[in-house]
Amino acid sequence: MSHNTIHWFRKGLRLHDNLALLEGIRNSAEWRAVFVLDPWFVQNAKVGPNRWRFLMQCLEDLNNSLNKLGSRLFVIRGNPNEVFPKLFKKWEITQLTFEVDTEPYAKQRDQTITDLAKKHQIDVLQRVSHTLYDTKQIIKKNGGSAPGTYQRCLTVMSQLGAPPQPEPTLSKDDIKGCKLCMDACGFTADIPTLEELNVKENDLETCLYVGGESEALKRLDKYMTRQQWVCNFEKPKTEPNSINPSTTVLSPYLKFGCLSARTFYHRLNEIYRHNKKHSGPPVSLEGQLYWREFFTTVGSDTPNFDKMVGNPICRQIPWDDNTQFLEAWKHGKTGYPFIDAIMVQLRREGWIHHLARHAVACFLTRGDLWISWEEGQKVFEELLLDADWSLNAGNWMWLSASAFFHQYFRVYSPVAFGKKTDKNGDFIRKYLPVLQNFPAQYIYEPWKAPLKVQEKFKCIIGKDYPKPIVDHDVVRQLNIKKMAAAYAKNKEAKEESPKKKKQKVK
DNA sequence: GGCGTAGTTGAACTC
DNA sequence: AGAGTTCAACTACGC
Repeated sequence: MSHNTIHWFRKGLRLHDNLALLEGIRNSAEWRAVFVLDPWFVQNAKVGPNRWRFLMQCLEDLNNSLNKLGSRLFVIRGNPNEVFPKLFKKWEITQLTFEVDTEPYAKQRDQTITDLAKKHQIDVLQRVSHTLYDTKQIIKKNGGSAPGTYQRCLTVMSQLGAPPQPEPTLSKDDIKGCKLCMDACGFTADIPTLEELNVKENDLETCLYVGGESEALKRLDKYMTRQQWVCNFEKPKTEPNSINPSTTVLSPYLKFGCLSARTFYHRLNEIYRHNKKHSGPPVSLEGQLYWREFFTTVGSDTPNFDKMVGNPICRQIPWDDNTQFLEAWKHGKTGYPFIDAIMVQLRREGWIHHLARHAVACFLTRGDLWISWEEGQKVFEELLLDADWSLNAGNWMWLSASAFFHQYFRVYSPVAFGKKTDKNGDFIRKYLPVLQNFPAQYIYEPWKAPLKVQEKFKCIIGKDYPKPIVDHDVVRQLNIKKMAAAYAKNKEAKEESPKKKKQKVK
């Protein structure tokens, strides 16, 4: 078989552990790598400037790596449905390869393109490499539906054995005898500038996390050399508000597939093998990869997974519409410095710690503002470098006690939670400079500072920094009661519907 | 991977 | 030496 092949990059922006890429190139006479940039997305998708920059860095790095092998990346502008027929024709394509994507939007897109390819008598080769397992296998092993809990998912995965070993990185040997085409044949195919993506220099802060496979592997190496740290890692014990991240920040690289989850998994297990004592799921680093697997699997199998209505696993809760509260939360103006500092970090840097996500998510939903988790999901979707459709929806449902997690009376305190790991409030001082000189005594609740203190440190509450938009101690109690009522109502509804079914059967 | 309160335990410290 | 004090660290409970 000697194909003229396009490998279509979407996620999986890497040359290591990329089976579809490898298999495709091995049976090809001519080979090209393509990333399709849909202008519709540039105009309409909620992608913040930080993530556009991260993505472009990923593409640049990929192009550089391909250059070293004598190849290149073609970034083609247009809707895939319109672009591919042109590319198929112009380049006389006979094979299209890409990585399996389980998100509903992607599944539909890929089905359309697969049908299109078949019309052109083009072979389509898809391989699983974004996840540890083929999520379809997990569902099959679980009896045809996705595991409902993390524990259940662990059991099913253990029955499937260890995830496959990573595939070797694409090398010069793999492409020997294969013609690597460099000519774009009239298509615009270079890496877009930020300008083309409507990203203004002014919208960008200093880049803390550079996108791309090279950076991903460097970062992985850096953390994997700290063997004791890896073995002792327990996620809940890491700090949400340390000035330097207390976790690996590999999530953006996993999201785009700059780093293979399987590569990460097997590196971890090498370390675990050499160290008898090590932490385990759900709190270990390996456990974090399993969380990703769990949410991806449930997300692939649940209708309307990113919505409340029509989502069979999501509790129906009568959230409020409150534009004013939502805007305050989005822009770090709730009057609770711990919450606001996290939201500023999110917007500025594109990454916040897992427990910081807990704190602000609880605050927006069941804890304080009583606003739907879907609104929070949209904000995270825009601002997080690691925004992942399944993990984002799954974790928002978790935190709002809409699914997976049900202990709605466990409410994070926007005052007490941060104090445990940052008594002096250094994190707050960094992201809310207006409070920089406030005494530690008042830094988490500045409205309690006497006016003289506010004047002395040049921050009048209500003028230079907002008064708290809600009284946490009051709304917490009200919201717990509302949750109790919603739970009771959902229970009723659930008892109603199966009965009806039974009656019908009888 | 909640928090505030209340109660217990035991080590370290004081005089 | 030994009784009294302090305090971190723990459990238990309700929301």
